[in-house]
Amino acid sequence: MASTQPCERLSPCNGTKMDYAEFIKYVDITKEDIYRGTLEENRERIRVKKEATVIKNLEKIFDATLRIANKKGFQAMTMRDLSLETGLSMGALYSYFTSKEDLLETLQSQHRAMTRQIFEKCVGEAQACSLKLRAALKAYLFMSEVMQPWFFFSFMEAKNLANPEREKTLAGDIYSDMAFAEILRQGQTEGVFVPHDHHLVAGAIKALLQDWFLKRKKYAKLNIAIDDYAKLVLDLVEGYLTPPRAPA
Amino acid sequence: MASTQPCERLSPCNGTKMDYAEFIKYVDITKEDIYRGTLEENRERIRVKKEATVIKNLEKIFDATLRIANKKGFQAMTMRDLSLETGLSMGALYSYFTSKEDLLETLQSQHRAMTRQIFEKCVGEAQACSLKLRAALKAYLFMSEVMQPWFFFSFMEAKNLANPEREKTLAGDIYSDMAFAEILRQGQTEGVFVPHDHHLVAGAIKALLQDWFLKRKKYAKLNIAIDDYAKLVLDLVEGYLTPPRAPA
DNA sequence: GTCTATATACGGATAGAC
DNA sequence: GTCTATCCGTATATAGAC
Repeated sequence: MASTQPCERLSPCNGTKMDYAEFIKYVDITKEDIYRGTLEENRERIRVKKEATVIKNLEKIFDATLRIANKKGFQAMTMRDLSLETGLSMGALYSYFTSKEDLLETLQSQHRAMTRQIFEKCVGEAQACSLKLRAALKAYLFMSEVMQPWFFFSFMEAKNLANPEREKTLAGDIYSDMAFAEILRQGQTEGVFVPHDHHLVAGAIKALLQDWFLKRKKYAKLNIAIDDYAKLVLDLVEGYLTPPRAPA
Repeated sequence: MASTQPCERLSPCNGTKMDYAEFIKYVDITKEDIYRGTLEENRERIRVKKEATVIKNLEKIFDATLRIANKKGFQAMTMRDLSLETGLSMGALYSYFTSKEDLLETLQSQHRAMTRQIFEKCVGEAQACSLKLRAALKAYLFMSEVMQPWFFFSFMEAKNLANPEREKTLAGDIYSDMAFAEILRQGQTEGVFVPHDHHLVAGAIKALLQDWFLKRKKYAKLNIAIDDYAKLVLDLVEGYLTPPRAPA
C-alpha cells in the first residue's frame, strides 16, 4: 500500500552474508500476502462471510491442526481433538471446510503456495552461481525454520494424500530439487564447480536441509544455531564442489 | 549349527572395500537369528503353538503391515486391510498380537533389535578411525537398504508411539548418532580429522544416510546405485574432515 | 489354529436451535 | 456464526463354531 521503491524492499537474495535474523523480516511480509491470497481462492468452500472472522479462525484451525497432527499424526487426530484445541465446536469447524480431507488438502496447498513463492523470490535475483547456491540453500533452510510445523507436516503426511494432491506435493518437492540441480549444472558449465552428478548432489543438499526441520528438537538440544547449521551444509557442499587448490 | 571357524564368517567391517553385494550375504545370516530370537521373547503374547506356523504367519503379517502402512500410514491401515493382504481372518490375526498397538510396538522393537545387533557387529571390529567411519557409514546405509520398509516405517511412525516405546525408539536413534560422533571424536584426537563439532557432523552423516531409505524411489528413478551413493556421502564427509593437502 | 459373525465404541459429518 | 445433539458408517476386538 505505502509507495515504497523496489529497492527499499528487503532483498535477502543479493547477499552471501544474509543471516536468519534478516530473513525473518523479509518473510513475515510476504507470508501475509500469500495467506490472504490463498483464502481468496478457497473462498467458495468457506461458509463464513466476515473476513476478519475467517482469518482469525482459520489461523486457529491451522495452528491447532499442525500442533496435534505433528504430535500424533493427522489420521490419529479426531475432529473432537481439533474442536477442543481450537475452542470451536464441531459445527463451527465444518463451516471452514467440507471434510477432514479437505482440511488436509488446504493445508498442503497453503504450504506449497507459501514456499514456492518465497523460494522463487529469494533465488530469482541472484547472479553468480556460487552466490545463487548460497541464496537457494539459505532460502530453503530459513524458510523451513520460520514455517517448521508446515514443513514437518507436509513431509510426514505427503504419502497419505489422495492422488491429485499427492502429485502436486511431489511436484513441489521435485521443483526445489531441480532448482538446486540447475544451479549446480550452471556452475559446472562455467567451471566454478568440479564435474559431478547434479541431481545426486542436489538431493544430498536437500537431505541435509530437510534434516533441520525433521529433527528440530535434536538440534535445539545440541544448542546448534541455524546460522551454524547453514555454514556446515555450505562447507560440506562447497568442499565437494570446489577443487582443492592446486599445489603452488 | 555347522562348526565353522570364526574367521570363516563374513566380516564386512574389516574392509574399506566392502560393497553392497558382500553385505547382503552377511546380513541374511544374522537376520534370521535375530528374528527367531525376538519371537522367543514375545512368545507369551502369541497364542499359537506350532513354531513353523508362527514364523510363517508372522512374516506374512509383518510384510503386509509394512507394505500397507508405508503406503498410507499405520493409523489409516485397518485390520480388515491387513486381513485381506495376509489372507488371514481377523480372528487369526488377533492370535498373534493382542491389539493393533501391540502390533506396532512389536514391529518397532523387532526393528530396533535387528539394526542394533547388525550395526554393532559391523562396526565393532574395525581398527583405524578412517576405516571405522567407512565401516559404520556403510553398515548403516546397507542395512537401511536391505530392510528399507522397516527403516521407513520406523522413521515415519516413531512419533505416533505411546511413551515407553517412543523413548526406546528415540534412544536407538541417539545411539547411532553417538556411535558416529564417537568415531569422529577419536579421529580428531588422533589428528586424522580436522577439528569440528562431532555431534553436528554425525547428524549430517545420518541425515544423508537416512535420505536413502526415505526417498528410495527417487534414487531408483535417477538410476543411482547404492555403492555410488555411499561414495558420495563418504566424499562429502571426508572432504570436510580431511584437511586439504598443504601446498608443496 | 482359523474361520464367521457380532458386540461395542468411536469418529466424521449434519440438522436445526439460538 | 456458532452451538448441541445426533445420525450412521466403520473399526477394533472378541465369542464361539468348526
